[in-house]
Amino acid sequence: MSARAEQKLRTRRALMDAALAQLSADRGFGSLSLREVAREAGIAPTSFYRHFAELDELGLALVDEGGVALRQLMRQARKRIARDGSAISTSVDTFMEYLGNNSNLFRLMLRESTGVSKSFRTAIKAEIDHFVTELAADLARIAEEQKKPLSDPKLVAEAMVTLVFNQGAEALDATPKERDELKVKLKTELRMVLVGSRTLSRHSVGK
Amino acid sequence: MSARAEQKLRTRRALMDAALAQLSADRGFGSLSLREVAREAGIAPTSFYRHFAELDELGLALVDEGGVALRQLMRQARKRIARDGSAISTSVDTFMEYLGNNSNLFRLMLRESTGVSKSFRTAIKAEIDHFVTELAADLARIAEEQKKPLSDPKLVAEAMVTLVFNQGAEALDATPKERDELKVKLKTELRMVLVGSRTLSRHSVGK
DNA sequence: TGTACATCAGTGAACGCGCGTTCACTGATGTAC
DNA sequence: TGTACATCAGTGAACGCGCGTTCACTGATGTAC
Repeated sequence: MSARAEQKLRTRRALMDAALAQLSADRGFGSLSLREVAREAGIAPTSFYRHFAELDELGLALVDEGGVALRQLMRQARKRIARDGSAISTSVDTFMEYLGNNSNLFRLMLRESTGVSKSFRTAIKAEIDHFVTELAADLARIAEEQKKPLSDPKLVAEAMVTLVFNQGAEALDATPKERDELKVKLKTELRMVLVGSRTLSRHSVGK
Repeated sequence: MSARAEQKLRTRRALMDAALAQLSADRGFGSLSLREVAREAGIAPTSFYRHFAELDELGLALVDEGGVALRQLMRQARKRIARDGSAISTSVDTFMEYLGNNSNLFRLMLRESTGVSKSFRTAIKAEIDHFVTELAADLARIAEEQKKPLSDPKLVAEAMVTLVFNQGAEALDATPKERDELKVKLKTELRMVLVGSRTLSRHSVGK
């Protein structure tokens, strides 16, 4: 790659990092301005247009990165489960670890998934859907292996992801102590869903 | 009350209605401007200050109304459950009905509960907490009556409310057909949580 | 009931501000020969 | 390798815009006597 192209990528990265850096508990993506982001990235406002047609385009690039992080998280969780067992506990621990290491990226994903911009919602929903589908497959596989059938694994996965993401949103701004409590609560909630699904499955089989 | 005070209340209402009217799938509270709201309400921008010190104060007044709606919803659901039985199904139906009749109020509550403004988050969390506490008490009471003990009713209530509010957010912009599907899914999810909690309770008793 | 004064919701002009976007440009990097 | 030309990331001046907020005001409503 030419030196010019490399430099361009570096500036692009600086813009995305600048946007991420400004996201926080009190700043949503919607309150960012192109001028602010450019300023933080150290370029003139007009140069922004060399990289993105508008601010939202940069946001969608960040959502893509969030999707990558989610897939990486899932791979990591699977590896650890294979080693340690205890699927629920290990998954929650892995999730929380990722959350801590990519706070602002996850914050963007969590917030904009119910946010104001249609294109953001759509893009994030697609990432989460993919995540849910993978999780449902894992759940079905594990159920098979353990001969503990589940009723409607896709629905179970959806409920679990809803609970995980919501507690995730809480955890983002929690103290470490609160975060540990959230983890315990979340694990119990997930166990309820899982166990409940097994019980429902038994009932419908028994009919 | 004096005619002047009545008129003032009417203008205040017009401002709140104007703000609600501008909330939609594509407009969050954060994107409203004082001038727009005043324009929609038919008063001069400067008159806004006769009613609220800033736009957020109006928003918090709307959140209060949302809290009132939540409490009313709960009363209504209880009445219907006493008549029809089927707690989960009746509650979900009642919730969805309320959602339809107060779309923009619920939209505000759902969105700002994970939104950008600390004071909004705090105020909405307080309303939801109250709701969770009431629900937990109902769950505990019903469990008692039916001799089907629950493990950790507060946690069950929290999980349920998380699921209900998240599907609620989806339902807001769904077609009637999608909405019916969401209701079915939601009812199943809630049943999983409930049944799971009972099963966990049996296990810990059995130890 | 009438009068004199106080209250106060609503007003219109004016302000300074940061915003997104356009434009013609510069000069370093890349390319063709 | 050197030369002439093309590309293009980054620039700075300039624009018009809607915003929140201030201020001194108006005139209808309320109150005290």
